[in-house]
This record gives sequence, C-alpha cells and structure tokens, in this order.
Amino acid sequence: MKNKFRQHIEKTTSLTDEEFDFVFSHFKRKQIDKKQCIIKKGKPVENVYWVLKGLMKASYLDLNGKQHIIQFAMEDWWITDYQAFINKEKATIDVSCLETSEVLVLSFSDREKMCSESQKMANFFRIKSNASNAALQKRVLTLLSSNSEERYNELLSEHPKLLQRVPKHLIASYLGLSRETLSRLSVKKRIDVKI
Amino acid sequence: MKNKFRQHIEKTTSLTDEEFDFVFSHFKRKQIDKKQCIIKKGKPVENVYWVLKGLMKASYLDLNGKQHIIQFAMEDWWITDYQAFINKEKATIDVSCLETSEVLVLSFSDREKMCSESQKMANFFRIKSNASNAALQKRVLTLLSSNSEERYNELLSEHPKLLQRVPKHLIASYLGLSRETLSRLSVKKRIDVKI
DNA sequence: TATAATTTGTGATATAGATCAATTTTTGAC
DNA sequence: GTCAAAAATTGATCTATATCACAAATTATA
Repeated sequence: MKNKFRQHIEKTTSLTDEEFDFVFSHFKRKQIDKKQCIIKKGKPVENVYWVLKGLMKASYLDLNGKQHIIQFAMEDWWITDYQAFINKEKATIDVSCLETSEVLVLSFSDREKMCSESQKMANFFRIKSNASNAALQKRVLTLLSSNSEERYNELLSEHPKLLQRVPKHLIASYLGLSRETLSRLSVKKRIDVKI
Repeated sequence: MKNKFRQHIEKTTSLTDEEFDFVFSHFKRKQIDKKQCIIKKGKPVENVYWVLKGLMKASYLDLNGKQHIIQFAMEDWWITDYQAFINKEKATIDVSCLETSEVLVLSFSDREKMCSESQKMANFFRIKSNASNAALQKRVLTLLSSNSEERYNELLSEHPKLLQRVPKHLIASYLGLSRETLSRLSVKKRIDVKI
C-alpha cells in the first residue's frame, strides 16, 4: 500500500526514501464503509482524501432535492470539498462512499506543514492542482458545447470503468442529464453497435 | 504598476523587497491591442498572462463554428490555455483582447525556475491554482444545477462590472445560452425591476 | 429463498431554451 | 457627422431533453 502511494507521488515528483517517509508520516489510513459519509454539508472540512481502494462521490443537493455529482474518485484520485477545505469554510457538498473504500487522510495543517517544509511536495500539490484545473476547464467546455450524446460518449471513452462501477442515475447526474435520457442513450448505443 | 502587481502577490504571500525584485525580474510588460490574439489554437503556449489593465477572453470555437467562452480576465486576473501551457501542448483555445490591455507576461520556464528557487512563489501559485479550482468547481455546479435565469443572476451579482464591459452575446456564450435568451432575460429583469 | 429496495427501461407529454428571420439600436471608422 | 459594421431586440417556430407514470429487472437483506 505504502508502495502504491509512493508510485502515485513519484509519477510527478521523485523522492528519496527519507523524503517519502517524511511525507507518508503525515497521512492516516482509514477504512470507509459503503454509503458512509466522510464530508457532510455544513460541517467543517478538515481533510483531503486519497483513494487507495474503492470509489467515492462528491455531490450537491440542490434546493429541489435533486442531486448533482461534482466528482467521482476511484483508485489513485484525490477528493474533498476544495472550496471549504482551502478556505476553512463549512462544506457545501457531501462526499460519500459508493463502494467500501480504503483511503489515506491528510489534514489541512499537515498539508500546509508538509508544503512549507518540502519544496518537492509544494510542487507536487501545485502540479496536481494545475492538472485538476485543466480537467475542470475541459469539463466546463464540454458542458457548454456538447449535447447529451456527446457528453455520454466522451465519458464512455475516457472512463469506461466508471460506467461499470457507478449506478447509471449517478452518471446521468454527473453529465447533467436525466436518468431517462441516459438510459435511452445507452440503449441507442447498444443498438447502434449491433447494426 | 510595479506596486499594483506587488499588492496582487502580497494578497497571498508577503515578500521582502529583494524577493519581490527577484520575482518581478521574471516578467515582461506588454501592451496588447483590442482584438489582438495572444494565444492561437494550434500554436504553442509559451506564457501565462497577468492583466494589469484591460479585458481579455479565452474562447473555444466548436465544430459548428460556435464560440464558447471559457474565461474572461479583467484587471488582476491570470489567463492562458492552462491545459496547453502546463503540458507543453498546442493550444486548443484562443485568448484575445476585448479592450486594449496591458499585461505582465511570464514564460513557463521562468515560472518553473521561480517556483524551484522560491518556496514562497511555489506556494503562491499553488494557492492561486487551488482557488481557481474551487471557482471552476462552482461553475460546473452552476452549469449542472441552475437554469438560464439563475446563471444570469449569479453572474450579475458576482461580476456586475463584466456585464457592462463585455458584449452581451459573449456573456451569453460564457453562460451557455443563446444571445436571444440572454436578451429576453435582461429585458425581463428591467421590467421586473420597474414593477 | 423470499421480500423489499434500488436501479433501469420505455412510452406519452410538457417545456425551456434554441433557432430562424427580420428590425432596431449602438458603436466605430473615416 | 455619415456610413458601415456590430450588437441587441423581438416574434414565430422548433427541438432536445425534462418530467411523469408505470413496468421490468437487478441487487440487497431478513
């Protein structure tokens, strides 16, 4: 496990054994049951989570009681309510578990401490954040410029695994369309393939 | 001008005079004419820009020739094609000037150099990037959960200046709706206010 | 393994917002 | 100040996708 996490970090920044031990000492390992909530709307957001195993979702419940999916997180992904985490505000979204998961937990203060003591880790998080920015910008663009079928196909080709692991109504919610529309798209896809 | 930029940096990270001079030495000042393009689709993206004065837009032209606005940048904002800038890829979007502008230009290599030599600046860019992430996540959420009127009102209350400086069809494009719909919304607003 | 709960599929209908087309207003260039 | 270009408005349609209602299938649980 330690090794898997090290690989994740070293994809971006190479570390000596001592450096990695220093980094790793800031994390706590945690098991989270299916359906369990690790971030609750209105509560403080102490931590950011790295998913070692399992699947989580970040979601927002709007005034009409409709759920919107901001983000999924599978193995190797980070998840939290960034807005709240960074600004020490109360959560505006929920983060919960879709499959029983194992995560590494990092608190805000430990993260800041790590970044101020380690140039490399400051860079690691900067680069991660930059990448996340690029991805979010792309998502905005997709929401602005693509119709439901295009959005579905994009997700299908970029994260086919996700479509298998996540209930379809949550996928629909992530793509910004109704479950009925998504259902019709996936049926259409199956027929398209047969012909 | 130098002072205005220093204030911008020091909102996030305080610097000594020497530190600031070191930082500032990496930037070049540049004047950009209205309608001029500083990033062109298909071309390399060398720089990130900080707007000292003026107004710029980042936009994407889709396959049907429809323009989508990814970002505006007024005074004090940063702008570039992040995806391309970070990954040294060719631009997928255009960045151009809506008003004659003055910007500070920072190249990728100077930015990396600065970050590796200055812990503080690495932190500055990390924090900026985090904030941008939170904002983008909020925009995604708005696109997922709000109708045209709600999106218009949100922009109106958060960036009233923008509505005055930018042609409405570009605002429409930023919000993901047609110029006709936006026009009807603003008319409605005016009537709503009168009553 | 039975029963409940969750998820998915499908037809009928409604609607927000797009598109089309024409006009008016504003802005910019000479 | 005049003329051309760009932007905004307005009405009449059209359409993609939401919503509603119910049925079928799958998955979890007692």
